[in-house]
Amino acid sequence: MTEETGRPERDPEGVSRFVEHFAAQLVMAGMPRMPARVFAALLVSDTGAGGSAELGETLRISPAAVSGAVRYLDQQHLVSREREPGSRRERYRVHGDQWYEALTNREAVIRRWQDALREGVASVGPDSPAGRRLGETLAFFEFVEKEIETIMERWRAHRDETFGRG
Amino acid sequence: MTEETGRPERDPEGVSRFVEHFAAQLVMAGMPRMPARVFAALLVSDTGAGGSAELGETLRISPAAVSGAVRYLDQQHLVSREREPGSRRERYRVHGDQWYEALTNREAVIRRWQDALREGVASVGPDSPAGRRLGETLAFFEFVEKEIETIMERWRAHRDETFGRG
DNA sequence: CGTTAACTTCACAAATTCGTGAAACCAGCG
DNA sequence: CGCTGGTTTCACGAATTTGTGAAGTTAACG
Repeated sequence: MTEETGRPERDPEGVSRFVEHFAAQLVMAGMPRMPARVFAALLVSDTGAGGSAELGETLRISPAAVSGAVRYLDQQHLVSREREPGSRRERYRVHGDQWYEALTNREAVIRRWQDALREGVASVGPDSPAGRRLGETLAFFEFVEKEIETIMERWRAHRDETFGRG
Repeated sequence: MTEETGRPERDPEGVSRFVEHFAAQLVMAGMPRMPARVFAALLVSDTGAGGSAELGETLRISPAAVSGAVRYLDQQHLVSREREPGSRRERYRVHGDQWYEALTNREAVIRRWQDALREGVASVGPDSPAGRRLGETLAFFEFVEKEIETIMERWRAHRDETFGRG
């Protein structure tokens, strides 16, 4: 029997399975493979952060792959880079409990959908059948944009209640 | 000057621009190129439907490409196929004003995220820092899953008010 | 029952994407 | 001021994806 620590131990095999399964979800959501795996690996790390070497080893990928993945994640605002002063090691950190907010906060993305739809309405005419269909879709996006803000506020309240002073 | 019809005319060039721009958004959201273009083309058509030949011509793609695209869209429940009795022409139709509901109603998808996260919590232990982070993320997805239902109800009410008896 | 029109399937060629190894780069440290 | 460990950039080879042409399938018509 393994040593009892008073706290359940990490199950390396299970962790690895999680990384791959969670990464698969991210890939299905449109994220490239390597960034997805790196992000998942950071998520399960106790510190929520890790260096290039560490990530490369656990995922069995080259430093170059880690570098590329981190660049992507950085651009998506899903991780931040930290320079530990005194060491040339760099640390990549998941944005704590806010990364999923970033996922939903795709304000610029929604804006582009709306722009495209407005363009469509203009080019078919707002009173044509197609124009009405596009107009309604546009209204949907505008509605959702507002509602998402509301949801996030409600979530923060719910989170504070559940975790903040749990 | 072109003939006045009493209703603004379709601007073919503008329509084409819309198709490409809207398709680009879909591609960024993870949809393959051809399905995205076919879907956009159906969206701007006045009837909301079209045959393989018609789509192939306006998009300048082969019948095979249309076929593949439609198969994809059908699997995603974004279009339905209709057999016009009496003609061997098949019609593909966008699910009217409900396609974007399908986009957000990814119940099965959310479920898979949750499953992956539960697996992660189990393998690192719920009381570890990583376990707490994953647990909170899981709570977020559970929260969102419920909220989405609420949003869609509110949307339908809002839509009926705005369009239903506008 | 053969012909024909529309759609689908299949195999291949083209184009992208992906990850690696190797070289370049950068910042501490001696 | 040169060394050293760590990260990034670059170019290439591999693997996956994508769209096409051509053959195959199905169903309406004469």
